[in-house]
Amino acid sequence: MALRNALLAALIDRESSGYDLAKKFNSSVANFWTATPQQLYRELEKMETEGLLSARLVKQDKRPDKRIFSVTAAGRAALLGFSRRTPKPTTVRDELLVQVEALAHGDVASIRASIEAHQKASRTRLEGYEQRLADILGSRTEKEFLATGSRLGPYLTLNRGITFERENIAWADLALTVLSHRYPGPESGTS
Amino acid sequence: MALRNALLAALIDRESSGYDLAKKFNSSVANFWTATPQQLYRELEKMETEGLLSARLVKQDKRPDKRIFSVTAAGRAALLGFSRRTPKPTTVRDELLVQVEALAHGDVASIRASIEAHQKASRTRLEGYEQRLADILGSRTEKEFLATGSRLGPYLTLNRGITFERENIAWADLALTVLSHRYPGPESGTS
DNA sequence: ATCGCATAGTAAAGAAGTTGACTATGCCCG
DNA sequence: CGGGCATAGTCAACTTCTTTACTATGCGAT
Repeated sequence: MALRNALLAALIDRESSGYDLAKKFNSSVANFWTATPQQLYRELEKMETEGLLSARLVKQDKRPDKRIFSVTAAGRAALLGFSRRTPKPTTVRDELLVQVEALAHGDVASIRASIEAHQKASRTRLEGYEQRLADILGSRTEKEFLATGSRLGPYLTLNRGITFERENIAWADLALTVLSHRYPGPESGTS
Repeated sequence: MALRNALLAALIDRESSGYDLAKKFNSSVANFWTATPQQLYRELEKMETEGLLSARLVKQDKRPDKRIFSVTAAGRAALLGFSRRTPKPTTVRDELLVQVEALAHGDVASIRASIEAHQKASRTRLEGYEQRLADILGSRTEKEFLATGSRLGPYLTLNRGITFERENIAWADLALTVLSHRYPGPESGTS
C-alpha cells in the first residue's frame, strides 16, 4: 500500500510498461523509492484489477508484446488522497554505513573497496539525475524555471537526489582519505 | 539477516537492552537503519538463541527487570564476515518525496504542511547527532580527532548523518520558498 | 484509590519485499 | 545453427516488516 503511491506518481505524467519502470525506476523514482522488477509487476497487476491503472496491450513485431499502464480517474483520486495523508517517516537501509560504523571490528580493506564502489555508483546516478534536470530545465535558467516552469514536483525531487548523491561522493572522499591515513594499506595506489 | 548486522554494529561498543535500543536506535543507528521496537525484540531474541548475543538479566527495584545484550565471540565473527561481503545497494523509502513528485496532482497545502513537519523532524535529529559528535570529539578539534581518535567508524557515519539532515533542512527551505511563490496559499504566515 | 504515564517486554496476523527460477521472441555473432 | 543477449513478463517460496494489541511494575497526580 505504499509502493502503490510511488507507482502512481511515476506513471501520472508518463504511462509506461512494467519493463520500462523496472529499468527506469532507478533513474526516475529511485531517488526516493526502490523496488525490484518483481515487486513492480506484481503491484501493477494488482493496481489494474483494483481499477487504479488501465493497461493496453501493445503488439510489437520484433519483440514480445508489452502492456502499457496509465493512471485512471480512480488512480488520480487515490493519489490525491495520498497527498493528504501524513507521510510515514523516511526509512533508510544502508549496509555500507553499517559496515563503516563497525569499522574497527571489520575488514578495513574490504570496507574501503565497498566505499569506492558506492562512490562510483553515486557518480553514475548523479550523471543520470543531472541529465534529467537538464531535460526539465530546457533552455531556461533555474531561476526562470522556478518562476514559471511546470514539472515543479519532479524538479524538487531531482534537486534532492542531486545534492544527496553529491554528498555521498564527498563523504566517500572524506572516508577514503581518513582511512588511508589511519589504516595505510598495502600500497593500493595507482602504480 | 540484515537488521542483524545493524544490531551487531550498535551493540559491539556498548551493550544494551532492547528497550534502550528501541529508544536510541533513532539517535545512534537510525542514521542508516531504521527498525521498530518489535523488530528489535524479535531479532535480539533470535540472535541470542543463535549465539551471536548473550543476555544477562538485570533486576531493578523500581522498574521491571531488563535484559542486557552483548555481542559474543560468534557475534564478532559474524560482524567481521559481514564486513567482507559486498553491501547491498542503499534503499530508501520517502513518502514525502513521493508526494512532492506528484505535487501538481495533489493537495499542495497538505504537502506544504508535511514538508514543514519533515523539516522540524530533521532539525531534531540534527541536534541529536551534533550532540553525539561533540561527545565523540571531546575537547579535540576535528583534525586532531581524525589523526588520533578512536571511534572513527561512528564519527564517519555521524558525519554522513549530519550533512544529510542539513541538506534535508536546506531542501525544505527551497521547496517551501518555491511553493509560496507558485501556490500562494491563504496567508498562512505568522499573524 | 484509580488514572495516566514511563519503563520493559511479548504475541501474532497480515502486508510487503526478496530471491531464484522460468517462459518466450527475436537479434547478432561466430 | 547454436549460444548469448536484450526485450517482456510470470510464478512461487521465502523472509522481513508493520500493525495492533497485549502483560506487568511502579510513580505521581487528582
